[in-house]
Amino acid sequence: MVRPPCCDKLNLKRGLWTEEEDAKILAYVSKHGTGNWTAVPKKAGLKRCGKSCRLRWTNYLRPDLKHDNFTPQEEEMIVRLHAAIGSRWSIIAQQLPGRTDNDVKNYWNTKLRKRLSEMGIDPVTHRPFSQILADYGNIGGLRKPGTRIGSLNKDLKSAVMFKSELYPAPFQAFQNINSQLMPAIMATQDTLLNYNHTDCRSLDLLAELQAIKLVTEASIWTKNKTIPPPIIFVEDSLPSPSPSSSSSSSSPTCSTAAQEKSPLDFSWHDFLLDEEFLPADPQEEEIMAENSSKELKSQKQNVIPQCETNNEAAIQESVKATGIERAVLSNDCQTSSLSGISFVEAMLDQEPEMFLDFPNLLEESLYY
DNA sequence: AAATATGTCAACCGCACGTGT
DNA sequence: AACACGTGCGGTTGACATATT
Repeated sequence: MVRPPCCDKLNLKRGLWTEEEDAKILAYVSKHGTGNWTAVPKKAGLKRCGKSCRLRWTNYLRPDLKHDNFTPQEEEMIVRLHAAIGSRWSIIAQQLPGRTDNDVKNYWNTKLRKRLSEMGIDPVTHRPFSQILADYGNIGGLRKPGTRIGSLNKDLKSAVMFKSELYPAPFQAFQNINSQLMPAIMATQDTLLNYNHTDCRSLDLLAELQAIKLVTEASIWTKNKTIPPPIIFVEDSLPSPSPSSSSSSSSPTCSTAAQEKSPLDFSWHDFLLDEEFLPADPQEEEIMAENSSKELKSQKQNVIPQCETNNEAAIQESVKATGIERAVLSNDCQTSSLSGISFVEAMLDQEPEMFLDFPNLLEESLYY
């Protein structure tokens, strides 16, 4: 059943709101409160649809909204949560008092996304472009056109054009996504396996919860300068690489391989795979993927089995119950900066070398 | 100064979901 | 069970502002 756009009915007004219209909404809400928005236009004397009225109120007129710029703390929160749960703007906005999902979404799309790209971090996966390219290269073209690697190319171009020294002080907020936090985020993404934020929305909210927890813990490790425990998730189910192999792959072991070195002394070559790391054939790769999925599934069941019936509600409850919400919001999470050069900076330094060696990585046509 | 490109953000669209009948 | 309705969400659009050529 396809409903026509509500504003098409009765020639209702669309577009920008006037002060007069705003005043009518405000007067109505102050008198009757919110709710039953379909009745609001009639009662408030507006030629708008109820949906439009609700949107205007929630995104602009609500008295508790902030209209000033996002703070570095808010920026960091958005980036961290996006890394953990993707574009779940309403959930992210709930962690930022006075901000709407529309605010957060717009800010991400216009500012944060671009900044991450320029830092050499893929804003979708929150992993360094270099590593994604390394993974892609080793997969050997198994991915279909139109997958992430396609849009990644555009982000890559902006990243290559970027010069880190041009960045002013406000950018320092992102330094907090440093060489300790980054591996946790990477591992989180690996754990989620083939999770796709846009077309697998219903999949695996529990994994997201796990991801939030992981990101939170990562920042605490950073603050306390303690060594994070080994990341267990999926890697146990994967075939072990040969002992002689010290390089990385698309598995979580790949993510941790580079961490074992200081951010100062790794090479982007570390993010390319040895051939011996690859599955012998596509069949083997399928088996690996299947095993990984099973492992992840069983882990999810161990975490909160009762959540299968209502994942969305369950994740909200679990977040509250486990105190993750508080942990993410706490100041503890805002002190994750490390002294010295970050992983990302080090990666950026080596980016030109990578593209000199592989100029074809910049060719759009390669992926389409 | 004019034309064009780019950035920003309010608003819209379509879909999914919950609830009541 | 089927349907209508209200609401929430995320993606996208388009008007406007600003920067660049």
